[in-house]
Amino acid sequence: MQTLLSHINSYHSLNDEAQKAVENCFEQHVFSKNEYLLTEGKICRHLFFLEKGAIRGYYTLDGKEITYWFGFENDFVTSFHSFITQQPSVENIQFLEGSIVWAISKERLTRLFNEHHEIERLVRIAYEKYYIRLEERFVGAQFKSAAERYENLIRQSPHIIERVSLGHIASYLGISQETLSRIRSRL
Amino acid sequence: MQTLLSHINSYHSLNDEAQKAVENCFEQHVFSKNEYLLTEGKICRHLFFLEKGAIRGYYTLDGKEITYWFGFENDFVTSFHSFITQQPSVENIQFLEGSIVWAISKERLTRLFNEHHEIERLVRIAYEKYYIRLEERFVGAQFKSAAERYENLIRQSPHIIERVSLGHIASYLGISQETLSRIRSRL
DNA sequence: CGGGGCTTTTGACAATGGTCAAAAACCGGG
DNA sequence: CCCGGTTTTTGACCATTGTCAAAAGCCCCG
Repeated sequence: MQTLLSHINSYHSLNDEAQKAVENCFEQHVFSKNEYLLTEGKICRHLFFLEKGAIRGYYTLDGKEITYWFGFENDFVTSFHSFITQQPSVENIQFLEGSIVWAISKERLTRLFNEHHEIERLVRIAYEKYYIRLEERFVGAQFKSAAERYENLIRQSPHIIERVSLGHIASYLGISQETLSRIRSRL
Repeated sequence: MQTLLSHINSYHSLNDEAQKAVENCFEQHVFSKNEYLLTEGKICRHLFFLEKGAIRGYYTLDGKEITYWFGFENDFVTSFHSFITQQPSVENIQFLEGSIVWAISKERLTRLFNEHHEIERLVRIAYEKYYIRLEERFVGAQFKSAAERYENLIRQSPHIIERVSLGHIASYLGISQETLSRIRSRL
């Protein structure tokens, strides 16, 4: 829990009362490798904070798994689309390692927003950061070559490369595993 | 101004007091075709609401202009990255048609957030919608073919195709103008 | 109605990346 | 230390898209 609170405070520091409220709303869960946090078709009713471990979001296209995000220590994770709209998810969320997460339900989060303006502010600021990150990734996907995307990943997120298999990284970058292997051999 | 208020209320309806505050904070500006709202290197200090007209954001890469978003009636526009971080912008924002916009400075917006929890909520909800949209666009960019992206655009945003030149649409979709022309001739 | 400039199309060719299949390397458990 | 499964690499070939250059089309203005 301390990890969650200190991460939150790094975004926007909360007063004691709000911190207490946060503590009361998140529940800890432990998962082992390959377990699922969410599967396709289910509605995602929680927001999660990953205290320890690694996780990926993927969906299935033409029988292949397309991993399109990873989460690690100190990341908030959820199926954004499903959590926000409360529609069935198109994605699966699966642990890549044994992990510890803290969960809060959508109802409780909404209540927190009503009771603590500060917490809604925190989330608004978090959205800004996440939006900018996604924008950068979008520009990369649309306008950069496969090799450039891989080099960017090495530069910006070396931890991903160390902890995740090549096949997952390839689909994360939007390229085939074979092409990624060739790119690596050329470096 | 009525357009702005009713658009805002469609996200999350505001009480009278908050509406008054909004009215006092936005200023109207009129621009003609090809004028710039922001140029590369400048810090974007305002958020804009486009009441009427059309606008694009683009940046320059290898001497070519890459249009990566369009705005039309009822869109909020800004250089997100620059506005949020208050760093110099890498993008240019240019009007495609004569337009009417309403502007609010970052300082005033921050003040509104402090004084009206409701307005920060509205923005938080707006971010959610914008995030989901960007996510869809990202998935399209990374995992769909050029032809599929164009067909999606026709289906989801026919107004773009009607109001914007082929060259701009091509770079928006991340493909060359020639390829887009060929895709069209095959339909 | 006839340029002149901009936008769109067409053609030829090259480069990038995907697919399928097989070989090689790696890795954990017995 | 060896086996069996998984992950990664390599090879041959193909499809999609990009690039460069030129032609055609379109539209506004005088």
